[in-house]
Amino acid sequence: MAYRKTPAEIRRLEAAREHLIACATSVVAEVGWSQASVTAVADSAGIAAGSVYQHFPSKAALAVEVFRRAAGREVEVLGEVLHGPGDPVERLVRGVEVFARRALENRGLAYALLAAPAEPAVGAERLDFRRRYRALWAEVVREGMAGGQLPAQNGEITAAALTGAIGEVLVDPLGTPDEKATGELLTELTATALRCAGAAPAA
Amino acid sequence: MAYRKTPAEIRRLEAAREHLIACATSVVAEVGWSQASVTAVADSAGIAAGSVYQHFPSKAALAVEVFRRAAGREVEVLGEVLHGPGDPVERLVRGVEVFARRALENRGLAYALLAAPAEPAVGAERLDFRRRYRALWAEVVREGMAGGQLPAQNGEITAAALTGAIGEVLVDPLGTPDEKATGELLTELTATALRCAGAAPAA
DNA sequence: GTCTATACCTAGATAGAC
DNA sequence: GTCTATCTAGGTATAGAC
Repeated sequence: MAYRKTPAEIRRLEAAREHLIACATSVVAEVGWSQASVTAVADSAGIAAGSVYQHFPSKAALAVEVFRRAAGREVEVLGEVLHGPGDPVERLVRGVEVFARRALENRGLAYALLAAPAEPAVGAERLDFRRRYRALWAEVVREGMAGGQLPAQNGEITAAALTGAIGEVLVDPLGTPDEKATGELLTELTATALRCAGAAPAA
Repeated sequence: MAYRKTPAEIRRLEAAREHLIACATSVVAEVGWSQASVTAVADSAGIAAGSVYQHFPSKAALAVEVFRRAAGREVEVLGEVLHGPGDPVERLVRGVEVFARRALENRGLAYALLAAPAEPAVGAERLDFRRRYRALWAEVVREGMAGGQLPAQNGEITAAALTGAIGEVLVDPLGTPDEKATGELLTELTATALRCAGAAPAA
């Protein structure tokens, strides 16, 4: 037994950990937090249940890591769009499209992030996640107000409405998400978002 | 042992059952579904855990009954307001106020109905509940479009945005809900709802 | 280091005493 | 009919073999 781990060992361990997180994410997206037992996750990763504890001190720690990774990606992507080029209203529209499209493409994960029953530790992360999301929307709304593209309003509530509307569409799995319906949905959703923020409908 | 239960016996049993439901509702509103164990509910009702099973075949059955009662009341109240007198836009505003005010007055229960982690049986009820809520909003929006007070739009999505916005405000318990803040919140919320439905801001 | 087997805990449900 | 005590299942976490 060497005093230090060799670089190869470290890489291998890190890879195993990443693999475990990826598999756990898939399981959560498919069956939800409540059904994602340590056994189910370990099976999915091809390891024994006990081996999970080589990488995480508890199930809750693994769940939180899974949530943070997935939520962080979403916030990052939305942030890039909303901080990108274009006037605030254009960015708002693109943001709604990106948010909704990503969610529709991976409904299971979106549901897990936004709404699925979860243990308290994950619930706390979710509150933070929703707060960050709302902060991003609110920021764009404020810019729009400052630039005169949007009327005076409470950006936080507009942000909540945007998050809520998209989430609500996802929670109820109505019918098959075919291409045409998705397109119409996005059109209507962006129109609603624009009205919600008080932008001219034909923007 | 009589062949039939006496009327007095029936009344007493019914009363005990109602009391149990009422206590369970309080417990759920206070600590959420996940913490509302059979023991906790029974304690709250002043009976033994085992006695719960004299009234309900399972914990899930009790939980579903609690949910249905509370959700039914909310849908009924909102329905009365939205089907009441006045033009569609006026009713929409009153509906938002009623929905939000009731939710803010009993945040625990509102959270339990809208978002709190719950077992699958309750989750299924919740989907139905949200669907009924959305149907009510959508109906008013359709009336507004038919009467020319509202522009053409997808009423379902507007309905989702309304439900989502109010729910979002509740999920995040920001600060103390004092009277002044509540008033401002309601003003902003109705303004957002009107914009969302495309009504003239000063309605 | 990873697996197997198991200990342990929580919470729902039941049976028999009173 | 209600309570006390108990049974059982499911799932987290650990200990020791390989």
